[in-house]
Amino acid sequence: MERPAKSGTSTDVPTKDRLIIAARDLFWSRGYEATSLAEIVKKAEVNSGSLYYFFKTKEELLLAVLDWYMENLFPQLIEPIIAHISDPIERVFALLDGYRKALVATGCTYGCPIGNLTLELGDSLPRAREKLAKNFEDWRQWVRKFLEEAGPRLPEKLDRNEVATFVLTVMEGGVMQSRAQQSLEPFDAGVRQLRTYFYLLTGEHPSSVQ
Amino acid sequence: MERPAKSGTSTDVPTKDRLIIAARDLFWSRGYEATSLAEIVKKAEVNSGSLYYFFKTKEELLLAVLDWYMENLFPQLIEPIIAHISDPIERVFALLDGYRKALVATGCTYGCPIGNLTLELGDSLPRAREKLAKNFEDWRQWVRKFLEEAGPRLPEKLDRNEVATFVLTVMEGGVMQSRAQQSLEPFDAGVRQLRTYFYLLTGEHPSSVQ
Amino acid sequence: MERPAKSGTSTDVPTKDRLIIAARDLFWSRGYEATSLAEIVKKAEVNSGSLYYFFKTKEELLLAVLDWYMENLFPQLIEPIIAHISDPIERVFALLDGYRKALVATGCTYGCPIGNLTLELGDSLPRAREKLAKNFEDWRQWVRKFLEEAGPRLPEKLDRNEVATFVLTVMEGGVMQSRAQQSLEPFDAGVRQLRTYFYLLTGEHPSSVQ
Amino acid sequence: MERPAKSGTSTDVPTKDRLIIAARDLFWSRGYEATSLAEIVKKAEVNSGSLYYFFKTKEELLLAVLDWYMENLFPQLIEPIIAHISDPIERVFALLDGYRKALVATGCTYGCPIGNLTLELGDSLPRAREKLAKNFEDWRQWVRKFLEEAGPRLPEKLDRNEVATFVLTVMEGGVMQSRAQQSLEPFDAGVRQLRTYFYLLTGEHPSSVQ
DNA sequence: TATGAATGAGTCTTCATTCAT
DNA sequence: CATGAATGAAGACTCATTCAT
Repeated sequence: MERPAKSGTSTDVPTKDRLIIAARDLFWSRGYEATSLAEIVKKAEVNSGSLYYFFKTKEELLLAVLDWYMENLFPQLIEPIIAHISDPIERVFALLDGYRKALVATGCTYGCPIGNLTLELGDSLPRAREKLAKNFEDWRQWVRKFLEEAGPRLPEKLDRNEVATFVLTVMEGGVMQSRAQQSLEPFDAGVRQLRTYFYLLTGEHPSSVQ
Repeated sequence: MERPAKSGTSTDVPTKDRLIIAARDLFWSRGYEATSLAEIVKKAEVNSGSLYYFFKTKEELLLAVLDWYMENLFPQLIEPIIAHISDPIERVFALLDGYRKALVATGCTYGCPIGNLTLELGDSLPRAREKLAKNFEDWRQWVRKFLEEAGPRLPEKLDRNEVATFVLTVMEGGVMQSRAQQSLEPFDAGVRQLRTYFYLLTGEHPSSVQ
Repeated sequence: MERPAKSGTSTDVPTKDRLIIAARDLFWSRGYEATSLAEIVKKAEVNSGSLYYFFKTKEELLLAVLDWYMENLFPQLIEPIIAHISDPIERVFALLDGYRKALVATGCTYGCPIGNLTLELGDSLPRAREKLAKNFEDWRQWVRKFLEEAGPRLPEKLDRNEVATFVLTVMEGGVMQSRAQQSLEPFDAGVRQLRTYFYLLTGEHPSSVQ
Repeated sequence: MERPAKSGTSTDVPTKDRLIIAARDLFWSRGYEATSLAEIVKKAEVNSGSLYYFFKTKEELLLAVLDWYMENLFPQLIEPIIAHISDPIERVFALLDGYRKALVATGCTYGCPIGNLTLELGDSLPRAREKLAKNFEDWRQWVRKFLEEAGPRLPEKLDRNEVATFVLTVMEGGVMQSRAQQSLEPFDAGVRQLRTYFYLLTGEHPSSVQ
């Protein structure tokens, strides 16, 4: 006699993963405080008490979500870009374009999960703040790597790490204003200005400004 | 017989204003969801039932706080800058420096109240989102005004409004990363890169890069 | 138009008092940990959230109950004894007999609320432990007062305060064993032995032993 | 290939015994209701599911603990006293002194496990109450035996069994007050009064009172 | 306007217990 | 015997909001 599949979940994702995915999505769309554990377990189709078998507190679940983001940055975002785009500076802008696509997909409502949590939580959950900083750090390292690959196209004295930080700054500040205005315009404006900055730095397309 | 002063509040701030101030500070430091009305009335030294005489809901109190920010942008931030700084481009950087000071004062923990609320709330409270957009709009108009005062120092074809948006982008993206890292470095890095961008646009200090 | 009575409580006991009474009875019959706040509010016919308007925590409610016991020791137990019994040593035994009556009334199941809580809680709630100690102290003072009123009938060198402690000891130790055995025998045995002790001390009824 | 020792427990106590010991200690220090099975399995270093192989419910574990106390009364408490003390009345006081030592060792916080559980549980778990009564009964039998060994030193008409009950009464009532006051004084006071009582009964040391 | 009591759904979390392997 | 995942009711407590005075 065959044993029937335990739950309706088609691909049988482990309970712990279902919780992380559900929490990730709800923290992203609603924020940390506004998301109740009841919503999470419901979305994950997990029994209420089971959550605590895997995560001692809501905070620990958040930490697991932040780990998920770190583990998935490379395979889900970086690798495809490296695979499809060869120009290192264009790789940077591809990263920005990825965020633009997420903005489009959610009607300019959701934005960047890392940025959202950073501003919502501040230092109220210090362990989460540390992981958020690590997320930014990982992103920055990839941007920096791309910039270094641009080699002499950028001024020698230019601090690649600082520019990498600047790229993230533009990405996050742009997403924020686009969410406030419910319009892609501010994000696109930021990217255009950043492009102009790179043109001026590389001297590769001066005609756009002067 | 003379009637004694009702409360111990030295300068006798009206109840409604006390509530707005208390809510403003708590929403800033803790966020909207994480702040309870109980905390607000306690901090404002107002009776719990009284809050609802002035504000029908927690959301309405938030709207009042957002109005407060709009009403105080000019007298508290813009006017002093206009009074003390004459160079229009330096006025833009003075705005950025104001945020830097707030960052320093709170040990890189609080950041920009408008940005925080924008990312925390998304579109969950549409009326609040509109007021947040208006706050950004007011800021942008002032930056744009300063940039227009710079006249021909900036390239004629440069879209002043777009650059104003970019300035806010840099401000908000920088504050975010500085809060994540608990360090002024990311914010300062963004400001330095923005300065470099302006140097390249105005041609006033090319030596720093090339 | 007459306003209808708010609740079904006939004598309109204030909410706070209803909570204290309900908690007192449940803590007595079930113990502190085994009593849920849900049971208390149900018994008190109070809305669940209202409890916290009056008491910040379950512990604070317990403290209020312990205050209730202290406030009611004299009017409910001591005063009637003083009014009806004149012999000071018999007043002491009247106190013991009061506990016997409570034992009878509850079928030897409930015992002394102060003793129960003392042994259940130990020092896990230090503020409660202090109030429990004060309850014992108040009892001891009354027993001591009665013993002092016995004047020279008791040996001069006998420490009245110590004997008062001993009386409480017999009362509590007796109640405990009667509850364990579900029988009045152990309690009565203790009282009889205490009586014998007093006979020996006063020399007033030597025939019972020797 | 040799099979390595399964667990790190040095003396390799069987799982069931580890559970009983852990439960005994936690029920003693925290009480029955306040102790969770999670704490017990953690302290016993036993897997959560395994507990139910040995004990169907929390109550059954409690019953096992109460059996443990009964089985260990003679070897751990009575036998050493018989071995070291020959005067039967002093054996009674040695029993009291054993409790005093436990009081000292725990800073007057833990007391008598049997007494604690008796007052905490009342008749809510009737099978436990019966075993608690049996525990008292075993104790009483030993005290009674010692008193009978005292033979004619005590008045012939004196009910030895009743005095044995009285001794336990003094022990338990004293421990209770010492825990409430966090002081050995009440316990010592009770013992001194009991000694005086015995002096009066035996006539062996009348000088202390009269 | 102000007050403080009331409301009940909701919060995160822990509970004793069960199950399949 | 052992394991660790699962269960769902219940725990103490907080929430935004309402009400009568």
